[in-house]
Amino acid sequence: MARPRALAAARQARTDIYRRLVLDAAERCFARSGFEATKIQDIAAEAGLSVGSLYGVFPGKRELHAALQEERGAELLGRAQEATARQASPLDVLLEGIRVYVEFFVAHPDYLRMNLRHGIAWALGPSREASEQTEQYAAWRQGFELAAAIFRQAIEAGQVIDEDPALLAKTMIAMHQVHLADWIENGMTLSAAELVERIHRHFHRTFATHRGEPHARVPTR
Amino acid sequence: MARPRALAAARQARTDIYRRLVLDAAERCFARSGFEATKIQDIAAEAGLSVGSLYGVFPGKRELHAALQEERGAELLGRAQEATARQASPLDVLLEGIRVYVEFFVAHPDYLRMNLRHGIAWALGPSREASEQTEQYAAWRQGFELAAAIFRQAIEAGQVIDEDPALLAKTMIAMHQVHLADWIENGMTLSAAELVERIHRHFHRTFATHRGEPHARVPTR
Amino acid sequence: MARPRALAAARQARTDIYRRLVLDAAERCFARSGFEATKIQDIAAEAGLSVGSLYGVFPGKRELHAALQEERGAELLGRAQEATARQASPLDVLLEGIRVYVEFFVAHPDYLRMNLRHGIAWALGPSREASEQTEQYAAWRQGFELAAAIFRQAIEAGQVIDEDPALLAKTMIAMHQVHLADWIENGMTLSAAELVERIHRHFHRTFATHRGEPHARVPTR
Amino acid sequence: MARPRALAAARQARTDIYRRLVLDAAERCFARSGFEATKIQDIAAEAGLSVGSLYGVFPGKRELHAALQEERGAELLGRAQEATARQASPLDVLLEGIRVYVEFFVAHPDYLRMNLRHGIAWALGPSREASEQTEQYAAWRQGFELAAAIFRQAIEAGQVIDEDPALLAKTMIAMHQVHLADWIENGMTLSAAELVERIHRHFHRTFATHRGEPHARVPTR
DNA sequence: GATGAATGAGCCTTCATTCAT
DNA sequence: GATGAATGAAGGCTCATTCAT
Repeated sequence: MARPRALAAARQARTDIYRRLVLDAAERCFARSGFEATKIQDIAAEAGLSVGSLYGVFPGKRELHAALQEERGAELLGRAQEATARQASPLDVLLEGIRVYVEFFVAHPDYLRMNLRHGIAWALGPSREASEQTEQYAAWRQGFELAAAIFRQAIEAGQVIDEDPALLAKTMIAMHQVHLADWIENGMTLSAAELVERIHRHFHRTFATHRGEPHARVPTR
Repeated sequence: MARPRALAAARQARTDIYRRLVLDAAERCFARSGFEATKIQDIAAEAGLSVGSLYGVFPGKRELHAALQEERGAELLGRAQEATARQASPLDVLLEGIRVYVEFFVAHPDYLRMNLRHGIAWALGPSREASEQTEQYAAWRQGFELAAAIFRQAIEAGQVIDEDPALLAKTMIAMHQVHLADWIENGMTLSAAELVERIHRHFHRTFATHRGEPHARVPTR
Repeated sequence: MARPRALAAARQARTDIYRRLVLDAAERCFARSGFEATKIQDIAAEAGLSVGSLYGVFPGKRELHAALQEERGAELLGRAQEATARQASPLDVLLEGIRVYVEFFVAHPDYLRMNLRHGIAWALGPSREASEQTEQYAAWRQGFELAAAIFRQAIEAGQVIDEDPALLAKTMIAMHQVHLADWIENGMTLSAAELVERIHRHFHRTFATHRGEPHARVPTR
Repeated sequence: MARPRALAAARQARTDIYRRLVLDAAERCFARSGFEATKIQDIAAEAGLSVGSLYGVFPGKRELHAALQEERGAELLGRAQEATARQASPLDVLLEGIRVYVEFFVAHPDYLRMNLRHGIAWALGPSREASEQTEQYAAWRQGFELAAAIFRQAIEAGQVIDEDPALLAKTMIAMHQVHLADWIENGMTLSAAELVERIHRHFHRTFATHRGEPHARVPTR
């Protein structure tokens, strides 16, 4: 009796906390051992919960992984879209996108690790017998499509070289992964700003058309 | 009794044939479904052998996978080293390396697919609790180190930009993967030559110092 | 402090109410899904109580089921014994027993359903490794023994055929179940009186000795 | 090489043997403890096989149970239909059906026990939330429908009382179960012939119209 | 006393590996 | 030496029961 509203809120709050605990634990475990080698028991232990409690917030291992991808992916995508809105030219959008992307992964190194374990399978269309595979990487695919769209605009604006936008987008994402993997391998000592600076330089070399100015101006923040 | 030499030779010949059958089958299976989802039974069936025979030539699933990586990796590495010897300058070595690399994967699309499923985990040093992981990518690591060494020479020769050779090598390999993945996704219609041409262009933009000549000459074959 | 007597009474009253809520809910759940498929959580929810409260009045699922059987069984048995006292002849007792039996189940269709799910396992003596099974059907066994005793008297009185009273009792109970199952299957539209009439007819054909009178008189109520 | 035909035959033979071992073991286990309480491990142990081997011939516990019901049920149904064809009148069909039925269960006491654990749930139409339940008792339902059809003919022939054939069929089957349960409870000492004789007597009392002759002649075998 | 979240033992099922034929 | 049937350890998931609040 009394305040069912407050009760439901409390319940929801606890569920949210658990979801977070589980997601964070799963992120660490998946980062460490990969999806298959990670046991539900491991995740529960890492989260400091019992198996039953874990199943109280996620219906299964697959769904837990999907939720993780979904959540982090949605966050990253959201930030990227925000960044998009703030910028004037497609090139600036791309450069600012890089900053957002790098800052996100520097803030979530386990999610980064977890994704470095997988190649660009997400870029390969729905494979014959594993459409669920693609489902799990929906966020990656969306991000890729967003990037491709912006590349298309940047090509039209004459700011980047005229090649298949999809190929350019994939190349850029792979480039990010390389720099971020290198960052991890070298002990995560570089600051996000330094990483961004480095990737921006790489970006200019690889994608930009060079019309006089040796480097594009840094976009407004 | 009789001729033990001949007997041993025959035995060896059979073992070699079996190894080949199994490796090829495993390549197809791993390409199709990934390591975890591939069952030993599947590989044996694909190879047209019994599981017992498979275990006669490989002691386990893990080792089979490692052997596959090892073999194809060694072949690729060998070809790359050959290419190295034929060329005068480090830049030419790199450009010719790309050709060799691309031609190799165009000839072995299943091995390519199989590796596109994995990220650049191979580049990350021996992780805390999965040194076996790194073991499996020994060939990749060797290839990467060879590339890094050549990049170092090319930097000294002033032919490519002066950045961390390791980072450059990783970037180049990732770049290859992107182009090859794109090639697969688009139905494997491009010829190896066209792919090489495209990657060469990308290479020049990303890595080369530009001293007057807009494009390096194509190295002699 | 103050009035421990009144306190204990209040406590007892609450316990009784809870027992009732739980028993009724369990009856519906067991009727709907059977013993194994019914979850304690389901019963608690159906009763509008927490699982903790449920465990406050019953020590376990098994015991809850047993208590249900015990209670309804005791009620039925009590009514049957009452009916016994009112009648002059064994045959009248049996006929009146049928009425009581049918009226009871028509009033408790969930308890009926729940029991139609189980066969006459209760009639089979204590099986080797499942004496607990028999325990759960103690009430059925008692009812069966009462019926058998009356059949014995009826045989001695020459009112029913001379066969093993135990077999006759089992037959009669099974007969009831068939008619009641049929009643449920056909939408529970028949009145209790109609069902009783139908079963009485069946009873006469199957058990009664026929000494001139085509039908026994309806026993006084 | 050599004789693939013979190989396949041998394989089939072994599968058949295993199916039999498993079905028999499952029958004993289900008879002893019921479906839910029986563990796959138990059945495998009872069959003298490993769990893996069991799963080699049956895809799951549910399916194993269904196959058991299906097989024994089909056998019983087949024999009943055979018996049908040999007899002249509907009444004779019913009487001979009883013999077949009893002889079958006397030959398969574990299957009998297993089914005595379940009530006449099979007779209750497709329950709201457990259509799979009904599926498992398809054989029972078919047998019941066959019996009901013959009762209809017997009614038209004036050989049995004019009541709902479905109710009569259910009653008869329940009657069988009672007599067989009694037979088991009393140590399975009676011969099949004695049981049949007893049930025939019961049948006449309960179902037959009595036109002069005190007992129907025993049908030709 | 009431609650219902937390627990974890236990079950079904899979599949890498072995070994009798 | 070849086979593939047999094995059983291990993992995902459920749910009866407990206990902190």
